[in-house]
Amino acid sequence: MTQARRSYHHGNLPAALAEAAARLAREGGPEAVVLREAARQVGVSPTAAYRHFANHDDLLHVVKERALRGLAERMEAEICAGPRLADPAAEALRRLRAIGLGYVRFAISEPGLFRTAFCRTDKPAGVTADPSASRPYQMLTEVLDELAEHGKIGPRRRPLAEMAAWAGVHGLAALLIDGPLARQPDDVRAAAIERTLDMIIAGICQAD
Amino acid sequence: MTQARRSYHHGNLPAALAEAAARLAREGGPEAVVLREAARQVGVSPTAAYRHFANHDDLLHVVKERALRGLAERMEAEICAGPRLADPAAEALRRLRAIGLGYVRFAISEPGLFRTAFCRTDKPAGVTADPSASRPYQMLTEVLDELAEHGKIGPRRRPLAEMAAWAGVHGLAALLIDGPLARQPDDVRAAAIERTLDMIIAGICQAD
DNA sequence: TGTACATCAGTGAACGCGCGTTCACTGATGTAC
DNA sequence: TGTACATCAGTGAACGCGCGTTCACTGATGTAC
Repeated sequence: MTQARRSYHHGNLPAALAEAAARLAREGGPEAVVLREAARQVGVSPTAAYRHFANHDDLLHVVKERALRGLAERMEAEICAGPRLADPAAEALRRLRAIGLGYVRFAISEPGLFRTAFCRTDKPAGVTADPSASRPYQMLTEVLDELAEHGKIGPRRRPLAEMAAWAGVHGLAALLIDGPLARQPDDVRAAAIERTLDMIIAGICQAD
Repeated sequence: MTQARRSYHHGNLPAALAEAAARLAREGGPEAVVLREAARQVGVSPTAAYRHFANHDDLLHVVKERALRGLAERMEAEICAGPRLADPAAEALRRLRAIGLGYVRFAISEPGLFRTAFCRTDKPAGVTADPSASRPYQMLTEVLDELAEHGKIGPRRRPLAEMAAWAGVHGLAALLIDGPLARQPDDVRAAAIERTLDMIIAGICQAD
C-alpha cells in the first residue's frame, strides 16, 4: 500500500490497522470493525495490534474519529461547492443549507462510516465528548450567529437552534439510511431531502 | 408470572419468551436480545425456543414490532392527554405537536425499546416494511391533511411533510439518547425539545 | 569499524466465553376406538 | 370408561464459530562503547 520506508518490521502498522478497520466500518458499519479481521487484512497476527491499540474499543474509537472527520470534510466541501453570495444574509442561508446537505450526502454515500461516527463506544469521542469543540459544529454556530445578526432569527429563538437543525438533518439521514426512505426511488429521496431542508431553514429562521 | 392454566408443559412459552426478550431489549437495546438468555430467564432450554421461533432474528423481529406498538401507543396517549381545541386548525396543530412529543418522550423513557424499534433485522418490520400502514403514520398524515385543508400548509408544500416531520423528531430522539443532548441537564434537554418542535411546526406549516 | 547489548515490534499457540443452532430423545397431552 | 396411539412441547448434550485477549517467545533494529 504505502511506499513508506520499511525501516521496521511492517513500516507503519498503526496506520495500516486503522485504515483496514476504517475499511471494515465503511463496508459494514461499526459491527464490522473486528480487531482480528483488521490484523488479518494487514497480514499480521492479532497480537500485533495490541502493541498499538489498548484494546478493541480503542481501535473502534480511532475509526470513529476518522469517520467524524470525513463527515466534517464533506460539509466543508459542500459549502465551498457553491458560489458565495453578495448579500450576507443570503450567503448565511446558503451556507446553512450547504452544511445540512453535506451532512445528509455523507450519510448516503458512506452509510457505514456515518453509522460508525455515531455508534456507542466506551470512550466518548469527538461529537459525543464535546460537540462545540468540533469543526462542523463551529461552522453551524457561526452561520446561525450571522443569521441572528441580520435579523433572520429572533433573539429568543437563537438558543439551541444548533440542536434543532442538527436533529433535522440527523433524523433525515437515519430515515434515508435505515428507515422508510431507504427503499424509495431516488426522486422521492431527493424530494424528501429538499422538503426537510426547507422545513429546517424555515423553522430555524423565524422572528420571535 | 402469568396465572394462566398450566395445561401444557409451560403454559404459554411463546408469549413468555417474547416478554423476556422484550425485557432484555428494554434494558440493553437490540444487542441485548439474546435467544439463550431469554430462554434462561423463562427457565427453559434454548432448544425450546425453536419450537416457537424460526431463529434468533425471528425473535428479535417480534420484539421490534412490540416496541413499535409501544411507540404508537405513547403517541396516541399524548394526543389524548391534552384538551381538544374548538378551532379545528388549532386542534390539528396541537395534535401535530402531541405526536412529536409522544415520539420523543417514548425515546427518552424507553431508549432500549426505541433503539430496538429501529434496529436492523433481516425481515423488514412494521415501519420499515410499509410505514404508511402503521397507526402513527396514519395519525400524522391525517393531521397534516387537516392542516393543509385549513390553509396552514400550502398545496405544494404538503407532499413529504410526513417525512420532514418524522426526520425532525427522530433526529431529536437520537441526539437525546446517544448524542450531544444525552449528557445535558434536564432543563437544557427540555428546551431543546421545545425548540425543535417549534422548528418542525413552523417549518411544516408554510404557505407556498 | 566492530561488537555486545537493550529495546521493542511482531509471532504462535492457547485461553475462556457465549453465542446460534442441531441432534436424537423423552415424556406429557389430547384423541380415536 | 379404559386403552393404544399419534402428536408435539420441551430436554440435554453437543457442534462449530469467531471473538477479544494473554502468554512466553523470537528476532530484527538501533545504540553505546
